[in-house]
Amino acid sequence: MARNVEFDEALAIQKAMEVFWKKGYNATSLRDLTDAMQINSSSLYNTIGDKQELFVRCVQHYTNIRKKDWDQRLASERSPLAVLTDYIHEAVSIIINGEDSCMAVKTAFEVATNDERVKQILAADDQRSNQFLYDLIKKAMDAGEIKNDEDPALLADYFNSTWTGWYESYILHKDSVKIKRMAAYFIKQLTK
Amino acid sequence: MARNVEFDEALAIQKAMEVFWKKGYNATSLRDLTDAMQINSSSLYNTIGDKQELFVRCVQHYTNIRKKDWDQRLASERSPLAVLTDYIHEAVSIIINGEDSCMAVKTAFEVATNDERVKQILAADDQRSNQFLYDLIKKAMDAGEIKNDEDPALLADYFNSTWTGWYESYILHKDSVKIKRMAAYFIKQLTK
DNA sequence: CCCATTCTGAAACATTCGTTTCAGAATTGA
DNA sequence: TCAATTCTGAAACGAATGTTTCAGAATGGG
Repeated sequence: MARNVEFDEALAIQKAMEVFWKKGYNATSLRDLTDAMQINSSSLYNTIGDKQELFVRCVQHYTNIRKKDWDQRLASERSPLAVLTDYIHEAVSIIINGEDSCMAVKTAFEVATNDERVKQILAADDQRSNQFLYDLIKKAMDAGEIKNDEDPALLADYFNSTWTGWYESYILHKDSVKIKRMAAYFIKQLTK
Repeated sequence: MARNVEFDEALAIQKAMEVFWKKGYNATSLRDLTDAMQINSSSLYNTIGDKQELFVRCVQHYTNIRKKDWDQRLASERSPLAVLTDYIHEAVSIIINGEDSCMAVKTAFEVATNDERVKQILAADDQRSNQFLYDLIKKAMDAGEIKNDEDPALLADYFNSTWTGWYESYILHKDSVKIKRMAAYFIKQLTK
């Protein structure tokens, strides 16, 4: 019938996400976005929608990436405890070496309070993160790798919420030793 | 020589702080601020300065209030462990009943990455919070109220960063039982 | 009381914001 | 090739942004 869309929508979303991630929702202008996406605002409004809609798509994209990572790790043949400790060490590495904090955390505090759709996406993401930890802890307990005198659901809750504070600490103090020490204590609590 | 400032600056800062707290820095407009402060923008610029300067003053004000609270608690005659557990329970109550999250946490993620002055204020605030916990834990250990087989500085670090995740969890899930369970586990770790 | 000084209120400032418009280029199926 | 349709680019939109201006009201010290 007629012409097709010229730009790669998935790539454009990725670029937009990077800008939102770095600057936050409110500090990002439409010009920032169209510059990074390399498209005209008319194309943006014709395909994706307005700034809010674009942001929702970016947060969705961010959480989809995380979901894939968790699924891959859960499918691993290695011991649950090894998968868990690897995950913790990689999380620490991301906190210390990453340029920006976790986008989900930043967004939870800046946007989720006022935007129900964004809140729902992040709540579902947090639920998956929780389930990921629960599955590993439960399997490690059943395999006798860690002590089982505590409710695995409680431990999953507790550990899941612990990361967030590490991001804040690293923003304020840029002290990587401190983060590593907390991670070591974290693992020790589980295993001892 | 001449006329004095008409408005109560301390009260105006308080009102501005409440707006920044609720909406965040970038989503707050100067009209929002002058409306809440009940002053004209010319008065604001003549006395306090621009939006950034006002924000810095508000964050300072927020952290000053916290400092006073910690000092009062540390001056208490009661047992260190009792002071600590009271503090935790009140923190949980604020998370669950408060309308907005902690302003320091929100600001750390939204502004501290890009504003060195704000970062310094929040880093100092976090340092005091840490010291507050350290002092109580150390005193409780010396008094034999809690086991002393762990470095109190590490425990203070760890617990200090733990709160932040509870705020995030409550924003996303509004599950007060979950927060209370985590707080109970938190105290149990200390005392058992 | 009066003059010098300072504060206030309303209006205006340039700039940027998110969004829309639309002519023309591009692409499709026939 | 052609007509129908859709996309793109540049420009423009009104509204809102943070900030400045300045005339006039208010108040201090002499």
